[in-house]
This record gives sequence, structure tokens and C-alpha cells, in this order.
Amino acid sequence: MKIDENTIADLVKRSIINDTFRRLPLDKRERVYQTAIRLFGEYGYDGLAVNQLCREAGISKGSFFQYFPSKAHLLEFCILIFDDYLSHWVNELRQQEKAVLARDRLLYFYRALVTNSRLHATEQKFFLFINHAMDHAGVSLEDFDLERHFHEYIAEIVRRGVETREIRGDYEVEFTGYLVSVIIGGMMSREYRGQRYTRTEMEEYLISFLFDGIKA
Amino acid sequence: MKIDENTIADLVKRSIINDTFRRLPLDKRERVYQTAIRLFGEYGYDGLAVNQLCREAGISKGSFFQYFPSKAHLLEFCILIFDDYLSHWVNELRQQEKAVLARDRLLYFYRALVTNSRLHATEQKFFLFINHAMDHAGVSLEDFDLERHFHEYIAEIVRRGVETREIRGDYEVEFTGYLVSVIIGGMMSREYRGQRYTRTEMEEYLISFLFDGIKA
DNA sequence: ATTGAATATGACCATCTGGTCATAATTGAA
DNA sequence: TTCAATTATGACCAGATGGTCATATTCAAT
Repeated sequence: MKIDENTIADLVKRSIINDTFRRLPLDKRERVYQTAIRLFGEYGYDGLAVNQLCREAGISKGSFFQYFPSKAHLLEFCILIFDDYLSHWVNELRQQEKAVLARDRLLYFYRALVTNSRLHATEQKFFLFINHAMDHAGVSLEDFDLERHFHEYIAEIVRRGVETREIRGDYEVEFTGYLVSVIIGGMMSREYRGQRYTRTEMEEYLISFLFDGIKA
Repeated sequence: MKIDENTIADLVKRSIINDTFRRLPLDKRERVYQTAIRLFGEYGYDGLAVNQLCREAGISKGSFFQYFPSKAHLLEFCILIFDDYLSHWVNELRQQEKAVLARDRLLYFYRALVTNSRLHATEQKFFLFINHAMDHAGVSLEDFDLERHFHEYIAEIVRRGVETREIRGDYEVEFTGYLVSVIIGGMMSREYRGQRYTRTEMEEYLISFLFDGIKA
């Protein structure tokens, strides 16, 4: 995904990045961003050394601090750009998706997640880092709920499902949606590991587990 | 929980801690351990400064490095002691629990988890830190699966449940058990947050969701 | 009271960190 | 070609970090 110009301009206004960075050639901006989320995802906040980032991104330290007010601002920048990326990703998915039944829609979403996370290991790591890491240098990570795009999409599926009487509606849609995404998340992390089951079997179990529970 | 003498002796043999630490008075050992898991849980691995630990635990820096070969060994020590603690906790729970039906046993487990995590915020934070943190200074955190005690216990409940035809057995017990604990975990983290529902309502939804799924 | 071993201590060290800044290189308009 | 503005650079800085070590203290056994 290309970094959105409007978003960049907004970040300049909010003093998260400097105008110098906005004026930079596209490929340089991309290089810095990609290197940053890779290193953050791999080594964490403290583990990313500005020196290393500069070396691997091919810029000098002096330049770095002309682009970003501080290391903490780099993190915030990465989070916000990544948030944009997720938003686009979910939106595209929503447009492509043609299914009607809730079970098919959930399956479609699950498949897309699995495929995507296999494709983009770096983004995956960064996502996990932000989701689990603690606060750093005044950047309260709890303010950035990267999962909300997923949650909102699933909640929408659940809402329709309740309307069409496919899904129970005795508890809040948002709550049920949350539990659904917890299960999907759990299934996903199983995808990476052992795999005693084929992908089709995983999908079958997911849907069956979701809709029917563990009852014999 | 008192730190187990046998465990300590084993850690000395494995050169994770020095013999000096083993010979220390109980309260001092406890103080160091408690302070360490609190600071690790609060600030993470890099965020815990040995100086601060020494200050808050009331020991000198020189002493610290007579107790532990390095900071990384302190972390390993904490993880292994904590692992012991979890093992004891689950064992006690298992002995106290008298229920027969799988749904009652799962409920009992869930209640115990909620109660315990409310009581011991420090341990909770440390647990989350270990579960989510990335590797540090040669300590591969993936080697320490702190959740396995929970997983094993739940898997046992599921196994019995399958035998008594309460729980479906079309997939591996271990897999189903994993999904059950994923849901329980999800419910737990909801406990901390918004709480539009009473605890009883949460429990009812958990069981109903687990056994019956989201089907209308 | 003496002695020898175990333990405690904090000044000290090399290294690394995020961040600065004076200077050099590049750019683009006139 | 000139020149002013923008961007690039890396030596440098103060502070903090994990870790060391010579010395001081404590303690138990005689």
C-alpha cells in the first residue's frame, strides 16, 4: 500500500513527523517506514536502535532527526500509517465479498486473514508487537486499537446475522462479535503451528465450533 | 507461595542462579523475586534497570551479581519460579474441585481464574509480559509456555466431557481444549473492561456460548 | 578473641543510547 | 552562474546501562 498523502499531511500538522519527511521522495519514505516496522516488530521499542534503523534504511542519523522529532514519534507514525493500511485492507475485503450468509462471510474473512498473514510476515509481527507491547516513552499504546477494523467488520457480519436469524441475539452484537474474533484469532495462531489438519478441516471446524459450540 | 527449595537447588545446578542466592534468608529471596516480577511486568525486560531493582529490593548492585550471573538469568529465574507457582495453583484447584459435569468444571475454573487475577495484579502483569514479550538477551521466551498448565487442565476436562458424551469428540481433545481456553481467556479480558454485564451474566454467556455456539 | 570464609558494597568501567549541531552537499529559481 | 533555501552528514554529547572488583563487613567455629 502506498502511504496516503493526506494522512502524511495530517501527521505533519499534528507534529508527529516533520515537513521535511513529507517532501521526501516516495521510495525513501517507504524505505524508512518498512525498515521501521520490521525492526519494531522484530526487536521491540527499546530493541530498535536509531543507529541500526538509519543504517538499514540508508539514511544518516542527522537526517532521521530532521524527519522525526524523536524515536517515540517514529513509533507513533508507524502505528498510524499501519492503521491506515488495515483500514484499506478491510475496506477492500468488504467490497470484494459477495456472500450473504453469515457463515460464508465469516469464512471469507477467515480465509483472507490466513492468506494475508502468510504473505506479510513483517506486518504480522508489527501488528502483534503493537497489540501486546506496553507503553513506551509517552506513547500510550492502548490509544491505538489496531484490531478495531477487524472487530467492526465482524460486528457488522454478526449484526446482519442476528437480523436474518442466523445468529443468536440475546447478548450485545458487539460482545458476540468480540468472542467471534477471539476464536478466529485463536484458529489463526493454530494455522501457523502444528497443523495436524488441512486448511479445509480447519475451516470446517471453525464454522462448526462457532455456530454449534462444543456440545456433543 | 513459598519458593520451593528443590526448585532452587535445581536452578543452582543449571547455573541459572548462584549458590549464594540459595543460601540467602527466605525473606530476602522473596523480596528480590517479588520486586523482579513486579518490575518486569510493569516495564518489560529492557525497562527493568538492575539499579532500580536493587534499590527497591534493598540489595546492592554488587550483591545482585553475586546472586545472578546476569540480568537475563534473573528473568529466567523469575519465569521458572513463576511456572512452579502456576503449577501449584492449578494442582490445588484440581484438588478442591468436586464437580462432575464438564460445564460445572469449566465454570469453576473460570471463576477461579477471574478471582485470582483480580487478587494478584502483579502476577497477572508478569504473566502477560512473558506470554507476549519477544526474546531477550538469549532467553528464548517461546521455550516457556506458562499457559500449558491451564491448557492441560482444560484438556483434561474436555477429555472427560467427551467420554461422558457431554462434549463433541470429532476433533482432537487438545485442539478443542485450546479453543475453549481461548474463549475463556477472551471472556476474562472482558471482565476487566466495560462490564455491561454482571458476573453471573458473563458466566451464563460463557457456558452457553461454549456449548451452543452463536447459532440462533 | 581470633581467624577464615561468606557476603555486602558502591565507585568504577566500557559501551551504547537517543538526540544535537556545525558544516557540507544538493537543489532549483533567477 | 549565482545564491539562498533545503537536505545530508557524522562527530559529538550527556546520561544510562549491564557488569566488575577491590575492599569492608558479617558471621560461625574455635
